This record gives sequence, structure tokens and C-alpha cells, in this order.
Amino acid sequence: MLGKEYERQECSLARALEVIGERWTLLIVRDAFYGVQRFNDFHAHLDIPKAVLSDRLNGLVEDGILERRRDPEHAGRHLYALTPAGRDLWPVLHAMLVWGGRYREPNSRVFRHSRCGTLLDDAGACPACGTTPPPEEIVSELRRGRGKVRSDPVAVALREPHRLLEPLQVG
Amino acid sequence: MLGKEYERQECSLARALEVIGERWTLLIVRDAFYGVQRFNDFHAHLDIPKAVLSDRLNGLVEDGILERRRDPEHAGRHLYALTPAGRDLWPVLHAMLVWGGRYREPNSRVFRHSRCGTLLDDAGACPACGTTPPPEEIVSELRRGRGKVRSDPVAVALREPHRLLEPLQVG
DNA sequence: AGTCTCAGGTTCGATGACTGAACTCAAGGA
DNA sequence: TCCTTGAGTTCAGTCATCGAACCTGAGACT
Repeated sequence: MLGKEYERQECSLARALEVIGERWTLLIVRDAFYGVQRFNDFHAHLDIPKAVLSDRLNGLVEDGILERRRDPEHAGRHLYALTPAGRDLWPVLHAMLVWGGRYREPNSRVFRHSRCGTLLDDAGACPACGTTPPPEEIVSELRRGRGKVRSDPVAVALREPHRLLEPLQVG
Repeated sequence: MLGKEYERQECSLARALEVIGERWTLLIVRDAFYGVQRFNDFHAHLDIPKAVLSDRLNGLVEDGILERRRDPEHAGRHLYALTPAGRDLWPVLHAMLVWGGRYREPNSRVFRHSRCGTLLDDAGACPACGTTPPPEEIVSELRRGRGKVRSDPVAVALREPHRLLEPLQVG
């Protein structure tokens, strides 16, 4: 995005948008919540040009949203995982998912509290427990009849219910 | 933004980003919550090129986030106001303000429940009332010692506490 | 050793979005 | 009448994004 900064805005919204406001960035963060960790998996699932993906991943690492680690199983490869600051983006993501689901198109996935199996409400809280579960306690599963469009390995792996932040077994 | 769409993503987050994911869009929506209604006021407060502002306002009207009305006091001018769908973006905005305030820079404004004067918590709820007030019941005021940077008429008008969505008296 | 494949990038030209400045146009005031 | 102000539109230059092609290092295969 041309001039991703909004320097003249003295506002924490502007500061947040400088980090997560660029094209593709929030979709990358979403996939990170879904457990995607590898460059190729992001690439396969997002249809994003590799150059842009590389740029965004570097930016997210620099900004402290993602952490880059060496892949212990494959020398020379990396794994990307959300930092605590990145995990704290869950309320933002959830609010956008809810809004989009209400006004654009129902989301293809639903979210349950892993402790009790109850569907989360629009505020991200569990009506049964009366708490707002952190992402580690949220299980995401496909809504019936949806999610058959994409056939990349990540989309296939995500057809099974899956706990957020848990590394996805791809392929 | 080049190809603002994310067609291959079957996800309500992608749908939401197609509407509010472009540069400047969320800052325009923020100002609309602050009561900004006129083209020139958005322009003065955001330092946004007029061509882009015009494009974004048209897009937001098309997408049902803003409503364009004739200005009853000035023939040929317009007023922009949030639709119900636009007002429902408040949780998204608030979540981003909170995240940016925590990890980037404390926000220059704070938010209180107008009924009881209590500061809202990070989830946007009023701890005293136990409810999550809608934007019409939220008063925003400058945090002490902040907000002296900009001197445009909108920034000046916003130095007084102000109820969200209430048209701002500028100039 | 030489070749193949694959993940994870980088490089490249073409296309399209953003920018600031200049321009237009209509309404209202001096 | 001229001037100003609000609300845009137009335009050339700059910059981001796109998709395709290319590169590199690590195993794996022959």
C-alpha cells in the first residue's frame, strides 16, 4: 500500500492500521490463528503473490505479530507463529468475522468454546460459561455445507474441527 | 488498492475486508463515529487526497456503510452519516483502538458510558452497568495532555467531550 | 557424483492505485 | 460583479501489487 503510514493521525487506530491495515495482512493473521505455519501453506491457501507474502511476513515479524523460528525438521526452512501481541488480535478478527457474517455472507466456519462445546456469541463470549475464552480455548469447525470450494491442502486440513493456534497438520 | 477483492477466499473476514480493508476507509468510519459529516471536514482532519476521499465515500455509500443526504442548509452539498450497518462496525473499531492502544501508543481519547460516566473496559462493556453500550450511549473525550498536535477545525471541536454519532459542530 | 524435486524465497516488466497540485463548478456574500 | 468557500474532478508522476519466471539450498534418487 502506498505510504502505509498515517503519521499525522494521533490515534491508536491509525497506529494499529499501520501494522495490520495493508492488503492481505489480516488474512495472513487469520491463517496463523488457524494453525498455518509455513510459507508454502500460506501461499497455497491465500492465492497471494509470493513477493507480497514474503514482504508481509517480514513486516509482521518486524512488528512483533509473528515470530519466525527455524523448522526443526527441515534445515533452512522457517515456521511462523503468533506472538502474544499477535494472539491479542483475536478480538479484532472475531469482530470483523461477525460483521462480515452479518452483512456480507455467513462465515464458512463457526467457533465453539472447547471446554463446553457451546457456540460463541457475537461478542466472542461463551454464553454457557459466562467467560470470553482466549483463542487457545476455541475450536473452529466448518459450517455444514460450506468449505467445499477450495481444494488446497490447507483448506482440506481445515475441514476437520481444529483448535485455534494449534499447528495444522498439512498434506 | 489493486484488486481490492479476495474472491477465492470463502470467508466472511475476506468479505468484510473488501468493504473496510482499503487504505483510509476505517479512519473515515472512525471520524463518522466522531460526528464528522461533511466532505471538507473529513478532508481537513485526515490529510487524505481529495480524489481518494471522494472515491472512498462513494464506495462506503455503495456498500451501505454511509448514507449520503442533501445538506438542508446548503444546496448542492451533502452530509454523510453512518447507516445501521456502519454503526455495527463499532466493535471492530473499538477492538482495533484497544489493540493499538496496548501495543503501539496509548489512544488520545477515552470512552465512557454516557448513562453512568464509567470508563468502558477493553471489551467495550461498561463495568458498572454490566452492559455493552451501543455507540449512541458512549461519550468520547480527550485523554489529559493529548490531542494538542492537530489544529484543524475538527480536531479543535473534538477537544470537548462528545457523544458518538452526534453531528459535530465544526468551526 | 550428478540429477531431481521441493520449499522458500527474489527478480522482473506490466498494470493499477495513491499522491499532491491544479482545475472546475455552483452557491452565497461583499 | 468579483471573491470566497465547499465539494469535488482531472492529471502526471510515483509507488504498490500482480503473475510469471527465476534462483537457491537441502534432501532424496540413480
